[in-house]
Amino acid sequence: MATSFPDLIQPRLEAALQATSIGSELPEGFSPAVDPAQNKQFGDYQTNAAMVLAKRVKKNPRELAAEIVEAFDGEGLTEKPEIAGPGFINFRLQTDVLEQRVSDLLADSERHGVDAVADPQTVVIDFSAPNVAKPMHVGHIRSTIIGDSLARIARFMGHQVITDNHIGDWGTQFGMILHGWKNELDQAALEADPVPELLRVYKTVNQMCKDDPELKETCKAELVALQAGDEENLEIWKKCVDLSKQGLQKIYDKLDVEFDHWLGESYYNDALEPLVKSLVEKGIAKESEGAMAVFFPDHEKLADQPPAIIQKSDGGFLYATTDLATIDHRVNEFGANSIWYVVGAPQQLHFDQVFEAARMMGHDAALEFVPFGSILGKDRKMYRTRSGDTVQLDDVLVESVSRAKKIIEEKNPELPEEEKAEISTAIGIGAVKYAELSQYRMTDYIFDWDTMLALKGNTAPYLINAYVRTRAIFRKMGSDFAEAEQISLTADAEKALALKLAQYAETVPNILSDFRPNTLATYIYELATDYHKFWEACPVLKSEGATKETRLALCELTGRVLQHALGLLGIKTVEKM
RNA sequence: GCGCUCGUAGCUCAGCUGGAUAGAGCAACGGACUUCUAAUCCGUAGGUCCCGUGUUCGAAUCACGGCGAGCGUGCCA
Repeated sequence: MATSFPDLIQPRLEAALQATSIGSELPEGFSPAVDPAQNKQFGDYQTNAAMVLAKRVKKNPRELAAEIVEAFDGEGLTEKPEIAGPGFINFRLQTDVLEQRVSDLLADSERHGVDAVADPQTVVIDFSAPNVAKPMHVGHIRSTIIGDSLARIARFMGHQVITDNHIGDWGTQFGMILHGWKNELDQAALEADPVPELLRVYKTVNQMCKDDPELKETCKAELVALQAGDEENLEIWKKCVDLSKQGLQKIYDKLDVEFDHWLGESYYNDALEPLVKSLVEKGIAKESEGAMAVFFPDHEKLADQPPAIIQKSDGGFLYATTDLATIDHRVNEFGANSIWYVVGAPQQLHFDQVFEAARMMGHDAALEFVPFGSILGKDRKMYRTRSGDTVQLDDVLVESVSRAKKIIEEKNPELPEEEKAEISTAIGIGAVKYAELSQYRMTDYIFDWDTMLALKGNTAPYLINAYVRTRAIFRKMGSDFAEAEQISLTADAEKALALKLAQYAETVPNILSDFRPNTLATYIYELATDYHKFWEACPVLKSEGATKETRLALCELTGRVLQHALGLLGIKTVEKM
């Protein structure tokens, strides 16, 4: 397994540091950072170690850099390093090292140079989590797509990943749904397409409740009956949940998203009362204004915030209670070392409180809140339809695929219908996902069809097109890539592409450090760009000998990495477009 | 009031642990197709990184204080 270039340079740099005049006074545990050069003119990699150290030992950074360069052994790895600017040390890889790396990558069609983590964790990822009896709207896009991508990446990195769809299948909305089911339901519509009918019923009752306080009480009574175990209501509830799950599954199928578990809120019903009891016994929770609450007097931030309420004065439980019971289950039954919550940023306080309460209960699993910003319309307000409704996720997907189809009809009308359908699905769904994942998750996202489905720039169609072009070469050639006996990098575009391919190994392991799939998106875009440049500058099939073998190898590797990296984002590639 | 997040080109956004002249795309303008898919590439233009102070050899990045926007703030999730 090949090691990334920074990991190869770093130990040699450390050895060089030891050999300098300050070798004996290096700070404990100091490890010099080796980063890709920002600008090609500076070489391939750089370190600022001389400047960092010069500060601590009060030496001139450039003089120290000179010592380091003198002591640095680049044998079989880099050219002699150069000093630049205030004391940067720039490294340039030897061409034959890069050539060897291309060969190594050709042999590594599973991992593409990326090492798995040394300490695999059992990670539960909590994402999507829609409410039952309400279709998913655009607000669920981010959680679903980001969560799925993180799951794919974590699995590839060697973690034991468990995905859990914590659906909202138990809550106050069921009061209205029960009443609606009994009084407003259109049986024929339900049989034809259950989910929209459930939504219609819910909306109708919700609207009626707004100006009818009496009805509101009726609904509440239905809810209480349900919670008390009323048989009729339980049966209706169960039916609603089943129908909704079927509807949700259709969307997940379109998105190619899978869950290992669907443990919704109702799954934890029986655990809530004992949990509260135990928290009270341990002195973690106490009675306050008629409710049971957890206070955080010793916590710097939470001390000034309201407490977390885990049982209402009427005896009912809240989502903080359920979330704590869920942590118990995930730790005790799934053996989770780590739980990631991909949930909107407004819930920051809630998770701060739940995590702190879990810590007080004795849990030491790493609990990570992975927040994201809102989806806005062009007017910078919550994205809604013209009539003011929330936009349904399925409508977005349908629209995106149909727009992609239209473009294919224009560009490539001679393709068979079946292929057109497959391509427009891949591009349409891919465009929605990529628009989401290419942006830093905390940035409020402005939903715009034209940006999302644009053919140029940092978009899914551009990236998929780069992949298609790698395949076009082999299709034209009439056979798949066989093997390359001799790799010989000469053109600048070849070297730049080879280096970028090698840097996949540096990019992927970093994504999870701050849960930023967008750093992978940036990499894919740069790779596609480097490939397109190579494509313009370096004819493949017309070249000969080692040059042809090398270029075919670069096409093959680019295709593999593009496909794999897009796969980590949950985006499919196609062979033609 | 308190807390969280954000503020970078006309527009949409990158820029993670401080590093060299702040980068892309879109839109604008100018070029390149008897060619392996032009769904591409090359070039031009575009900036008080919200403001101020501080730490540092070095700040879009860190600290503090402002300004502006969004969200959350005891019994919805």
